[in-house]
Amino acid sequence: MPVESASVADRLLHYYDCHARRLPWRAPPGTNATDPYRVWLSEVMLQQTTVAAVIPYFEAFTARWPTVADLAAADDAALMSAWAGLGYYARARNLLACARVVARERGGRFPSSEAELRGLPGVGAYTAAAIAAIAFGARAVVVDANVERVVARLFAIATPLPAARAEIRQRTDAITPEARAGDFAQAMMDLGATICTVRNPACGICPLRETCAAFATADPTAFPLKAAKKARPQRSGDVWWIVRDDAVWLERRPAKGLLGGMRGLPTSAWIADASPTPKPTTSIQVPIGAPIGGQWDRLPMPVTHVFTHFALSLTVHIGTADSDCTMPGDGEWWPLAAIGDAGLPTLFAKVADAVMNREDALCRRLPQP
DNA sequence: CACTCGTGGTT
DNA sequence: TAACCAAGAGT
Repeated sequence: MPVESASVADRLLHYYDCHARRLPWRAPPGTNATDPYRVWLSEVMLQQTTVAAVIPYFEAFTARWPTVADLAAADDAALMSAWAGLGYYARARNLLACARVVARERGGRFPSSEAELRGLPGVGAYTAAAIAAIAFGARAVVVDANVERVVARLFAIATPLPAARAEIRQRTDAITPEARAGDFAQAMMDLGATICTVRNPACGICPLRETCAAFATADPTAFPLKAAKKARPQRSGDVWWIVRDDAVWLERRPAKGLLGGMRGLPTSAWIADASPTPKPTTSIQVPIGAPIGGQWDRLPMPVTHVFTHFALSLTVHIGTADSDCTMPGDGEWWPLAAIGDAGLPTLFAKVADAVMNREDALCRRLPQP
């Protein structure tokens, strides 16, 4: 077929046949061995998460839980710990719920239709379409952030996101082929990840540049247009590092909400801060709201962490509990030597690191005059 | 539609 | 360095 008359899908599939990224969840070239379990697991892990971050987690999960039945039988705490560090922990809770539905109610087989997939926990419009197309060969319209960018540029869509979503979906539908919709979707994502990037796109080697409306403009990166974003507020609070007999007190956080279901250190409430940036702790005083009595040391600098919608600064308080001390709340004494196995989310892993690796920097209690 | 919900890499 | 952003879902 002459290049001039090749469709967008034709060019993209040829690009994919020559340049597809080799990724652990993709079948080897020339084979059709698509395991829906692996497709589903990879798609959930890849939600709002980069390929580089996902790969080691995907390898660890598939080695430990080779089938959806294995995953369904996993211990809740073990799964949450295995997910620790990957973020968006509702995905891990929904992953387990979904695995148990598939294992117990569907004989361990994922549904093949987009509509049925859409009803599973943690499977939204994107993931249902991606699984239907990639794992089951269905023609589904797969729209993620890469596709949004590529399509917005292909057609120079002037409407800003998120209002442009309907038009982008319609355009994507129009260029999605009947056959190989899964390869087409993965080709779009490969293109978006490696050529049609947010900044500095490699238009010179793009297989679609001849028909790209944005390439014909002065600045292809102007697309997609986006609505202005809100400023990220600053919050601050206290975190308590309580040691007893070479163990630290860890809590199990409530199942819902921020870091829901994960282990963590006890903290105060996090209060909106008038100051836009965290400040070093300056005053020596008995901290308010400590879980136990006694005296406290304190790290000279707070631990800072940036979440999606706010930034946090935690003052780290260090105390010692008596051997017969009764702790409030749902928690356990975790051996300090095994703190790396506690499955702490990054925020609390930062606190642990700050305490255990910079003990020389402690703010010692001032001697009483 | 608007908001919550993590983290790490890139620029 | 501060900002931006990633194979989005749930409410």
